[in-house]
Amino acid sequence: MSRGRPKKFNNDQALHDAMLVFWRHGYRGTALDDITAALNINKPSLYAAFGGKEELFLQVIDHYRAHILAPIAKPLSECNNLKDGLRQYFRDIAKIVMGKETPPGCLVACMLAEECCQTESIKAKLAGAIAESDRFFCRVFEKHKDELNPQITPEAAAVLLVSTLHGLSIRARAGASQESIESGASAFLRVALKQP
Amino acid sequence: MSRGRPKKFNNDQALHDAMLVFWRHGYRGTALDDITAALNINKPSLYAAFGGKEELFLQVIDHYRAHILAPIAKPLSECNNLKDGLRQYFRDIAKIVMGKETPPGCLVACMLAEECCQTESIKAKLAGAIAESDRFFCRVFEKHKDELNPQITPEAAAVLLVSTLHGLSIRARAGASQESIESGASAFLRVALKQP
DNA sequence: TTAAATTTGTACCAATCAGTATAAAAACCC
DNA sequence: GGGTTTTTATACTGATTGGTACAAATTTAA
Repeated sequence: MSRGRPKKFNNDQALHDAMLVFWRHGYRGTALDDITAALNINKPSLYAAFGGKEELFLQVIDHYRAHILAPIAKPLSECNNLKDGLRQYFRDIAKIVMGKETPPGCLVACMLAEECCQTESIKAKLAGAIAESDRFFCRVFEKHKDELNPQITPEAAAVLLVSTLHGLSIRARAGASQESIESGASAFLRVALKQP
Repeated sequence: MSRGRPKKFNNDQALHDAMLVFWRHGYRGTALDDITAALNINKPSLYAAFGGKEELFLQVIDHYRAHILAPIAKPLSECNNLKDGLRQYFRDIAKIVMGKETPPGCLVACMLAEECCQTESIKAKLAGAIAESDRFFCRVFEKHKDELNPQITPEAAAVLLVSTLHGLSIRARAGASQESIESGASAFLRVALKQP
């Protein structure tokens, strides 16, 4: 163990809890005092561990992608059947986005809408996250091109899918019903995939 | 002319300019001083004309729907051919959402993502705006059901369309290229409409 | 036991926020 | 012109914001 007074909190857990606060209240809507209260730590500890509000938020985005998005994307990237893979993926996304266990909506989509015209570093990080989502789904659709509606390319299908999910996530934030979200997701499946 | 010192500004023009400020900087990101500076008026005048920040914003949303969204929706509701009608509608939406003449993104979608978990009145107003968009497109798809991909109902098509547009609008806010936006929109057209 | 290192807790700062009190200014009516 | 009405302009308030100074607390190394 290192010298000095021991840390009271775990950095990863703190990042997770800070994520939940930003997720629910937005970037501007979150005061640093809200975060220190949720983590039960003091502001100097927060600054020592993560830097200021902006730096903390950038790390929260990384945490979100690594711990929320990546785990449900993995099965899709490994599936043998696009239709079933996407169906499961949509179920998982819906569970997150509906906000029963987590705050509603997609953190990337919501914070992008809110803050990207204000802080360049945040805009860059979130735009990068979208670009990587595009590339991910593009690879998935390339791999299962035989199941894709031949009217669209994998690139266009990826943009359409990511945009649909972001739009549905905003809808969920407005308090939309589970059925409404699922009807949008299943509509995508029915039109974007080749019908047997 | 009424008694008293004459007003320096026009209420509708002021609402329009206030809309542009909120649109670009978000609800929390906009200070009332930003608005009074843009309108070249003083705070007491703003309060007398529109009430506080929240009431002003609610009126801005109405203004946006009446003066930005409604004019481009009208041709679609009157068109005889869904494909051409939607194509033109997407062109008009893209022009707005790309933010060349106005701030980027869709005001309803962006403010919903930002603020709906904070202020109940704003959430209600924006959720109502989405519900009415759903109903509008549902009517359009009902009317042109013969042109719709038979895999989906008009209701589901409406949810999918509105969600896609909201998602694309967020993407535009991240600085996406015109091609990227158009590829998403045209992908929707190719899969959601019955192919000849 | 003492010194060095590191974190915590309290208290504070300057800036900014939404909102308001008050009086001057500018019009109309008589 | 005097009185009334309405809007404008200045200046202010109390609350909240992100960020920091500083000392007490708690550990390891010697």
